[in-house]
Amino acid sequence: VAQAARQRNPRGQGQLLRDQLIEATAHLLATMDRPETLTLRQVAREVGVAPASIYSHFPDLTALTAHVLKLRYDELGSLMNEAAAATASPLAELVARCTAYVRWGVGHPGEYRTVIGGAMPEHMGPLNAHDAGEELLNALARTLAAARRPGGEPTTAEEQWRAGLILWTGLHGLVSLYNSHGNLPWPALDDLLAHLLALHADRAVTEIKNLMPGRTTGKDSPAGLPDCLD
Amino acid sequence: VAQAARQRNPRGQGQLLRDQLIEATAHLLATMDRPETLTLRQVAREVGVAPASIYSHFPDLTALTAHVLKLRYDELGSLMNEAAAATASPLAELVARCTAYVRWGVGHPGEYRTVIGGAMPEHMGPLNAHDAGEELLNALARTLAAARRPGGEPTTAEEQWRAGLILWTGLHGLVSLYNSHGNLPWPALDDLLAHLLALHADRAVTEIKNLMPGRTTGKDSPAGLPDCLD
DNA sequence: TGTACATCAGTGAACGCGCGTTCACTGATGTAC
DNA sequence: TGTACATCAGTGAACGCGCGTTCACTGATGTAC
Repeated sequence: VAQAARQRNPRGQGQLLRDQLIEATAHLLATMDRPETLTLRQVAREVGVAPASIYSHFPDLTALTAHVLKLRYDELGSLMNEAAAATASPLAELVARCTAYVRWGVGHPGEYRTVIGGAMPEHMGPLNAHDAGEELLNALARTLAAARRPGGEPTTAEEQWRAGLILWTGLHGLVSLYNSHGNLPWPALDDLLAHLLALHADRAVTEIKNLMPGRTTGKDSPAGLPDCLD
Repeated sequence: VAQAARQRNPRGQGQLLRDQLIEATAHLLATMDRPETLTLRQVAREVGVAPASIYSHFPDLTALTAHVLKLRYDELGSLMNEAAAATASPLAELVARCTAYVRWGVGHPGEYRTVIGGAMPEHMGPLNAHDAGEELLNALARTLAAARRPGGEPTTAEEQWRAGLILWTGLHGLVSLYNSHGNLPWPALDDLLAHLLALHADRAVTEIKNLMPGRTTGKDSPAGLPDCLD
């Protein structure tokens, strides 16, 4: 893991190191077995810089990590919104959103644990602070309410919120158990998800499966950040 | 946290320290904000003993922690079985099992994270090793299959396993999100659980709620271990 | 065109800390003769 | 009844490690005059 000798950025380009720090932190969080044990010196080593150099750009490791986790959280939200935008019915939107969520979660286990799974100490995660995942959850609850089999009595805002929460617990439980208990005899993930959605949306499993997108083969990281799990 | 001067156990009673180590580890895992950061020296301090003394009884901290986590996992299983034994119908048994699971999980957040939540590194948890929670999960799947509204076509073993897994993801997601995202506007936990079970068992919410036991006020720790959350 | 100075992008050594682990030891208590 | 010895239940000091953070510094590059 010895780095090639890094040369100092030209005058006026101190920002470049900041970007490298962010990229290195993202890479380490994505690939470490236990991302919550990341240290400041590890980041410095990864970039090939003295530990003290980090303080010019971030007050401490917590700030740097929080920045990266916010990026990942926004990335997940964007993925779900993009998946939703390409659909033609409320049920298809629900399936698209949830599929995007679960696939991102199992495709990025390290990030998932740190961003959603509460692995980070208190304030470090984007969710334990101001937002708490409400944005993501609100979109989910709205979509679920629209996708439910029509014909029943109308639901209150409170009921929609509760149903969204319960759906989220299912999605989160699926991702987090799948990632942490790999030695269980798991059926295909898409199959589990389809049954889960069938339950929550009160639809037939086959109807859900027909709406599930194939696995995308393209990159799912924003430009400028490496696709660490390839 | 300074301990009173501990006096050496009498000859032949070296086992006593072993029990104290287990008790102290259990206490720390239960009360620490981040139980996964427990150290050997913390355990030694808690007992009031030199760090080196631990090696007479356990090869290292991993072995000690694994022992305690196994106790907690067995405790959870016993609680669920006891709750199930006191019921009069399959649906009541399902409700009893799941209620016991969720209440234990939110009542013992530290232990839950370490035992079920995958917070411990690899091999340390009782679930990541041989068992993987299959025992608990099998009982759940069986109970769910028996409790489902009768009249549908009979289900295969594979379907029962899948339905049990999906139920477990809901229970686990509920406990783990509830514990780690306390700043969300959560409805009453029992209410969420009732709706969750209504979905999975295909029953009316009120039917579930009528079967839910009241919160027990007695101790739920085995004799000899302190009830740490009182 | 030259030169003094300011700024920038970091460096390198040091600090004190808590950690896991080792090793020779200590002092009380039992047992053999 | 006395005494040498073995065992037991730990102790205490030391080790090397990686950590976060500090502080004075360095050397290249720009700018003012």
